Amino acid sequence: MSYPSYWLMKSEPTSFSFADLVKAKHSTSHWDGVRNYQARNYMREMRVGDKVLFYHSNCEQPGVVGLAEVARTAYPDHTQFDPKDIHYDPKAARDKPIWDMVDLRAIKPLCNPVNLDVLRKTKGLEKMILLRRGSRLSVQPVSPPEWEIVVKMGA
DNA sequence: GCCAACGTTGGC
DNA sequence: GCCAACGTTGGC
Repeated sequence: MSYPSYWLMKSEPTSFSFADLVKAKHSTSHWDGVRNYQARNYMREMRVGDKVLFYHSNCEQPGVVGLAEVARTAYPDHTQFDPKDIHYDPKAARDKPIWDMVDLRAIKPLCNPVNLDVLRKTKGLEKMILLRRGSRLSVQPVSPPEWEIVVKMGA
């Protein structure tokens, strides 16, 4: 696979926003809570330095709001072991983790966040997984041209 | 292995 | 808050 790879990751800003990532120590945080196998498998493909479009979902202005990069490759998501955590998974065990997470580091916020309605209207982005009807995948690959287009529009 | 029921996502 | 679309669960 080519290097670096490009990805898009969704987060609800009320639970974890791009600003939260920027504010974190070293602007770096772990990406816990993914409980979908396809999304997990994509995270397992990530390498340090891979670029990420940070997407705000389920909010007033859904769209890509910032750029980030992978700071640590996949490792077990600790929240799966915690019965008090909302993402607890009783099927997981310490010696048999099911869910992984990666660490992300904020690169910079987009000067002009690229909202969903704009993404839909932009030539060259027709194939984006995000824009597929009914697509709910929270971690998804982005092609290099798609990355270029979105970053340019956000600059 | 089928599939109905249920829970979740996420735009609107 | 609504609801379409999708993923998961569990009975059979």
